[in-house]
Amino acid sequence: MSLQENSESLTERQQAVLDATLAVMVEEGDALTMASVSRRASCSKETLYKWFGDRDGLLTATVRWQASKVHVPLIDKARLNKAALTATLETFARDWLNVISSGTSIALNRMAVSHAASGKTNLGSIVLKNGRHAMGLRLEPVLMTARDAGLLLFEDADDTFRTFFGLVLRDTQIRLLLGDDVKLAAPQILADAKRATQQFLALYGPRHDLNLQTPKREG
Amino acid sequence: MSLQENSESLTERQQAVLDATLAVMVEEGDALTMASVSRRASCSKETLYKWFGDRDGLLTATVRWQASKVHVPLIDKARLNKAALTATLETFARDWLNVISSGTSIALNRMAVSHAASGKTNLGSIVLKNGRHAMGLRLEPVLMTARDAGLLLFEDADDTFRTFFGLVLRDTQIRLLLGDDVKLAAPQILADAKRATQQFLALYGPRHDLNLQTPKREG
DNA sequence: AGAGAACCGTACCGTTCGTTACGGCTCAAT
DNA sequence: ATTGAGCCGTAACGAACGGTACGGTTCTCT
Repeated sequence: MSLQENSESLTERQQAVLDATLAVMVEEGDALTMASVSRRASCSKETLYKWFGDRDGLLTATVRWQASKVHVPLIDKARLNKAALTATLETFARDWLNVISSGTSIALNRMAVSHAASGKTNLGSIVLKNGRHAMGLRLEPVLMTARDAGLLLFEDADDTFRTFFGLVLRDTQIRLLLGDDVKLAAPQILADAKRATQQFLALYGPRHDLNLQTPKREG
Repeated sequence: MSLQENSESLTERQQAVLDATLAVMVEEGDALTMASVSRRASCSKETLYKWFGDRDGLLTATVRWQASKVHVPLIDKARLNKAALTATLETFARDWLNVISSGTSIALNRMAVSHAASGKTNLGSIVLKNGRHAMGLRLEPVLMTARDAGLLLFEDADDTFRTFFGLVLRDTQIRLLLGDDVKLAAPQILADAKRATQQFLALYGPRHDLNLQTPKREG
């Protein structure tokens, strides 16, 4: 649909229009109309259609645009001792909680969930790719390095990451998406990040007596 | 809006209409129209409006109706030893995974998330109340009893439940809502339930050396 | 049987919104 | 200066859909 497949070919003006779209999306959610976007962006509807094809194209381009803005800094894996691993996990968890509690993230995820129902667009896969999967790709090398250094014990890195996911986010994301006003001030986020990290290390650290492993699949 | 505040005052026919609505919801998501419901339910639109007021009333009644169908059996808290606690947690986790991976649950949660964006209805709070919160109310007495029996160590039951939530669901629910086809066959669900239970017991069981507790909030 | 209530099926109305069309403005190139 | 491309603002069209009206049918009660 959309002519814009990669974010690089966007002009300044087009980026500004997508930012305006993003703002409308945060405010109005799926009730976003082409008219409201053109009003907010101070552009004509004709331009929107010329640039992005149709409404779905605009939404897709907006989601892609937001995704391209979130550049995940690679984590330094050199000299990874226990303290560094702990700090890395805590920072990772804190950043993540900050992201998913932001209005932009909530709006994007809600939009993607809505569209996943009708299945006419693949916003869900885009959000998933730049959210959950990007986080996995970012953290798993750290986990592998930590395992090599004897700091962690696990078999499947992806499965281990999923547990970290659960310990960090717990019911926070779904409650946010469902409109529950979860109190997420900075101190609370920091405390949650520390707790999740400690629990994760307790489960996968080598000092754990039970040497807990993921039970092998049956069947 | 709706005249039906409690599920008890629903006639057989009305329940059948709501079941039809549910089916349409699973198939078409938020693209559900009054016409499609009346077609599926073999009733007139006039009846829909007479019974449920408007579209939001129909959706709300449907969500309530589905919620009323999920009756949570209370858990026997008597004689709760370690084996019984483990079995209870595993069963709880397994049932829960089965519920959230069902088409009905996915459709309902998607609908509620969509409406939470516009904020015109409170489907989100209804789903939350009968999903996340119902689970908490169901499990927390077990946790308290287990703590009294010396089987668990924790301070805040709600916080502890949230960790169990995270260990069981991890990224499964959000991936399902976003349209990712997670493979969730019965054996996999059982394995996940066992893993989550073992991890939970490792974190909160009294045999844990580190005596891990939720870090107290700072600030 | 007859009356009346409830309901089905369909047609209809008004609004919203995606999409298109068009006149006028800006600005760069010739 | 002229021209033409690109874009803004607005108007207009058509489809979809929420909501309403109404004739015809079935069922219940008497």
